[in-house]
Amino acid sequence: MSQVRVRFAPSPTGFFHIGSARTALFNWLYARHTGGTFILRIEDTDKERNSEAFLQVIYDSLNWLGLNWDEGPKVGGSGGGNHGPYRQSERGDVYRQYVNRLRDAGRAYEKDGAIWFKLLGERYEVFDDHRKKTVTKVKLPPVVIEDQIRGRVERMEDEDFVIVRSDGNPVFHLVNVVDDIAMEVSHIIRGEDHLSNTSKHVLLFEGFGMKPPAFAHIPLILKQNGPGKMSKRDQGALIEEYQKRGYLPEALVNFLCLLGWNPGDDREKMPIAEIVRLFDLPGVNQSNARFDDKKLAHMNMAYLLEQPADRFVTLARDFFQRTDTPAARAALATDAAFFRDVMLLSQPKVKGVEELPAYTAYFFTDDFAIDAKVRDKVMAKGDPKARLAELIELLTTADFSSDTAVEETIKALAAKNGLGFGDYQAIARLAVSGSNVGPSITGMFRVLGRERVLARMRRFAAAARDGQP
RNA sequence: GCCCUCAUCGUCUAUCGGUUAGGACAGGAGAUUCUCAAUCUUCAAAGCGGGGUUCGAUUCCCCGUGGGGGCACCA
Repeated sequence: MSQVRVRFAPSPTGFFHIGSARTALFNWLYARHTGGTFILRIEDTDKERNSEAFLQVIYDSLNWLGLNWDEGPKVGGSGGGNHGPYRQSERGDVYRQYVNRLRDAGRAYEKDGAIWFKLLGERYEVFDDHRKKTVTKVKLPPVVIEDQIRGRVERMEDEDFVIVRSDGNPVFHLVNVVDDIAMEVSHIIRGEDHLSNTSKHVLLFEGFGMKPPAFAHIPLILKQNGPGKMSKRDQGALIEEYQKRGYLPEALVNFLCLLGWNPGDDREKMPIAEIVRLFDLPGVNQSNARFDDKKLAHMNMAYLLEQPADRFVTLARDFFQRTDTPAARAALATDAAFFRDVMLLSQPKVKGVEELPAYTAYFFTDDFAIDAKVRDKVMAKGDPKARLAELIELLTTADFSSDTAVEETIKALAAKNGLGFGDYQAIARLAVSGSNVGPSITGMFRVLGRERVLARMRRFAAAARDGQP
């Protein structure tokens, strides 16, 4: 069996979005599954719409997702190979050579300053109502595409088409096919939106005297709300957005794998190595999938929960550093060990690292807001002022070294007064954090330490005595 | 308008002619916990319509309908 060679061929004309990422991912998975080669080719022939900044976005996104390429532009550990150059803007000579081959074979001609690919068959003129002009059609049998995912597809191709524009630039169809031939691509895995181009490509392959590679057209990702496929402008479409929001790339990758593919059983959250082992083209779905940010968020949380402490803290710190808010700055200004303790205390409680700055804000400043609704509710129940006074007295001498020590202390106090832990919890939390949500109160005390806890409680008690805290 | 393509809970999907149509996300209820989450239990939720083929169709075929994509000297 010949070597599998697949390629991902983005054009740096916009941002790198979910759909592109999944196409890249499926190519990468197939290469890794078969032990083949994953090629990154940059389709930057359209000079108007390309930029170096966009190119960098592609590299960054692929790297972040962990989709390393074996051949292509050299970036970090990826790239290299002897089928280059891998940027189409540097392959002008190759295209000219191939166009000449077509001319020599009588399959290309010039008209209106452009070069056209010539279809072989009987010609006739017909008025095209849709385009409102007379066009020359060519009679030839339908082009047959044997697609690895969709089976046999037939498409009619009945007009010559431009392969080099009058300004001298080769068009997409030509460069795509030429590069796939020159780079010895064995399988073309791309979005279904290209299916209608494929007949042109098959004809071109044959025009060059080549057998077309295998095709696999994967279903599209539809936007979450409203009609149509997901595009750059849609909410949640951009990979860099997830990167910025502190999503775990392995969670996004896992989620993306499940959009159009599944292992054949009920498993969803799986290590990438297992997905690589099981992935195959015939297992890919044929129908389009709608993007679901809730499921992505859930997947991210599941991965986040199981992160080792060091990685979680690093992830959190990176996110805080990118977040330019007073709360984030205050957090970073504190002692690294304290920051770490706060983050680890919060790890099991948040759905994403993006929640962390707001969720942990009161740890890093004494100047936190008291939630009025929570305050009214807590102050209305039982005798919170008395409970608070008891706590202040007790905690002055209590052991703060561990969660269990704090817990035992408060439980003992509650038992002594014939009350429950809960009778102290709400008021303590309110006084120390201003809220009714947060990590365990015992962990919160341990991390904040006696001085801070007592200071906040005394301040709250004083305010409550004078009126409203 | 023409061409191609797809069709199971709201969403992602399993089923490859015989199942109480399964799982996950989201939603409801309950349990647990010091709050909030998480977790566990549980409920509700689907074969687009019409014809065939077959002893039997979600599954195979045809026709509708609906969704999606494409019809450039864009990629």
